[in-house]
Amino acid sequence: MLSQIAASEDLVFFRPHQFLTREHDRPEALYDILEGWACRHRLLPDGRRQITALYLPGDLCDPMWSLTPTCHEPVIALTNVRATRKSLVDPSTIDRHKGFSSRLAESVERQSNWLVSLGRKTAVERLAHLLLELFERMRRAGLAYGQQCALPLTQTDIADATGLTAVHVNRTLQSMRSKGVLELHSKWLRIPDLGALRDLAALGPHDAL
Amino acid sequence: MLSQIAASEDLVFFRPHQFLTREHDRPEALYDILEGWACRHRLLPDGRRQITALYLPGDLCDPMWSLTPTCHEPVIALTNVRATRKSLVDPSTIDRHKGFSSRLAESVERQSNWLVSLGRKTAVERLAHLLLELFERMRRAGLAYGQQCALPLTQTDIADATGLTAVHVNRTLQSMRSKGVLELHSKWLRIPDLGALRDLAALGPHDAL
DNA sequence: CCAGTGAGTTAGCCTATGTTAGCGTCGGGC
DNA sequence: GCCCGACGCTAACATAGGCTAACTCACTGG
Repeated sequence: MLSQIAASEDLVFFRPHQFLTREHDRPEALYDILEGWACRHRLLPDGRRQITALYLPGDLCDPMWSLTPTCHEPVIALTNVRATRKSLVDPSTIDRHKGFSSRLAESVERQSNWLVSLGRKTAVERLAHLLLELFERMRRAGLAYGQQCALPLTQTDIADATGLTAVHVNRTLQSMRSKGVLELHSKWLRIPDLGALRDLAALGPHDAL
Repeated sequence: MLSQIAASEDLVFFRPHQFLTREHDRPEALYDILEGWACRHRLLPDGRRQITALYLPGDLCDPMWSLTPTCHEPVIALTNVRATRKSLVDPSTIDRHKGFSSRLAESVERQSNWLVSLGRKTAVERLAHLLLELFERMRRAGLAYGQQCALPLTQTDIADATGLTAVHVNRTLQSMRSKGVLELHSKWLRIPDLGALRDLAALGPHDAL
């Protein structure tokens, strides 16, 4: 039934800051991210920015199109991105896409987790949580090597995802590094002790991650 | 086709703090809230609490059951609640429920808005945003009278929804009251100047509300 | 009638985090 | 080889909001 969903599958590329989807776009395509990271975000009138979702390699990047007829949060590339573009014949068939609803569920649950993080957690907890989540996702995508994985975000990106300041992200990462709970150099993350980081993340007993 | 979805429709009541749905419950019922307010929330191990959704009269309260096979955030009553319980014959038919997917879309978009609020907004902005949203929802439900509506939340509830402290919510509300942008006494909200409050809320140009 | 409880309020102090600003390094483009 | 713009990093200072604690005012229940 794939033919009903994707008329064509093209290989496409994006550079950092390029839009995959603009605000108010109507559903036309899904992107299967092969390489690179992207995010969904929102800007306040005065420039404050909040990242509301991250798309990693292996993720199906759909700006909630099964739910909203028009995209209300732009999606932009954070790094170079290589993806296959699946243009949609009939948007109403989106949800027939393979594994679609379970992916959607994941992403909504993640958003819920972030909500708790932003609302109630300290800087250390937010960072621990975010980095654990990202590591885990990379691992599931087969892109982790032992306790390590790529993490191509700038500290500013991390700040915009965690609701902190770039300066404070730096401070906090420093202190976490010095305590040996994580290493993060030149876009590469290493977590010597998963358990320790987990403890720092103030996860509820049932948080899946 | 209603018969396929709801085997029975009972009138049910809840008292404050009573569970409509517990964590790990499996989908059994939806509640159509006739009267009273409820919320979905999450507790951190040390007691910190974040409210992740509010259910008002007229809302269909479903803890994301179309998405997750098991409820990961409990739903509890904040006030006395009167609702009709629609028990589900076959959970997989949830999404056939009338207007279901558009309600789901709304709730996901709201969650997105809250994310931005918690991540990037000040106390005044968060409160303005929340109160505007609630007033607007009450208005749509036909429960607003002019510029006023019921708002049966305690300041602690408001704090847990906005990621602030009850004390700080109080301080901030005081100052907003004294500036005349809102009145909030004995569970009753009045907004003398919608526009003024809107300005305080730091909404993006395209935030629906 | 009184005790107990939950809610709103206020005050004083404290600290996590924001702000501003500046430095050094790196890599790309010319 | 030189600029220039990102980015990471640091330091000094400023503040929004957290924390603790106390007092009041309903209510509720016995």
